[in-house]
Amino acid sequence: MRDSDIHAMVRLIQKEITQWKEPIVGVVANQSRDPFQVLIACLLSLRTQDHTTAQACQRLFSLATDPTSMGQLSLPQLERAIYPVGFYRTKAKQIRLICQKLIAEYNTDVPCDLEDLLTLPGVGRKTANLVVTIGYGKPGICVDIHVHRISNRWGYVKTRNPDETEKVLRAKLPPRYWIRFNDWLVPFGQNLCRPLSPHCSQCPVSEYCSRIGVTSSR
DNA sequence: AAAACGGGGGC
DNA sequence: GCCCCAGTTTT
Repeated sequence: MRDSDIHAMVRLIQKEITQWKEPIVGVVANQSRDPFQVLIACLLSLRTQDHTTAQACQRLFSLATDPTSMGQLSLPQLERAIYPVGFYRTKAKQIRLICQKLIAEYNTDVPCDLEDLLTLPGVGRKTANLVVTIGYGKPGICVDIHVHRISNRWGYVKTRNPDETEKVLRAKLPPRYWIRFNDWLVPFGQNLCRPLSPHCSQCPVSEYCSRIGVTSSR
């Protein structure tokens, strides 16, 4: 697959996207690009439905929107605020630890460096890249399960490891597509190029796709 | 009722 | 590599 193919594909996908619901990180980004709120929203969104994450964000941010005040909330308070999301106990603990670390080591600021972000508890490569791109508007590649699945399905990358997918995309994908790639592929993956039974007959880029791992299609 | 599903951490 | 973390949607 050549660069010109990717160019054509994202153009085709972009046309479809306007009719689809925006992913939660996009919604949060429109409401606030504050890196701390982006970070917390991304943490809450892990393995959790969009509308559930939105609910939890609303409840939590009504109590506190910065590391200092959020760090003063008790664990039960945090758990109650974010309760609807999956893994709420783990996430509540991680939020406390993150607030403490930001206060102690980063003067209450969220770092914009990828390696620094990765030292925060509960922050992996996907979350860290979201903070860099949405919170700071810097180039980054966020590989979630959709980006991973679709990149492999196309044959653009070939690996079972999402971290490896990120490396390959960094090497192959033209930098002007880095940030938007995730924005395009997430709604595309949620609505059309689904994990099971993708709607290949309606797909605008099916001619480019090698359908690796596709077992059925409608 | 069972499986799939939005990552990350600890070992 | 393997297992745990929790709630919702799909099959």
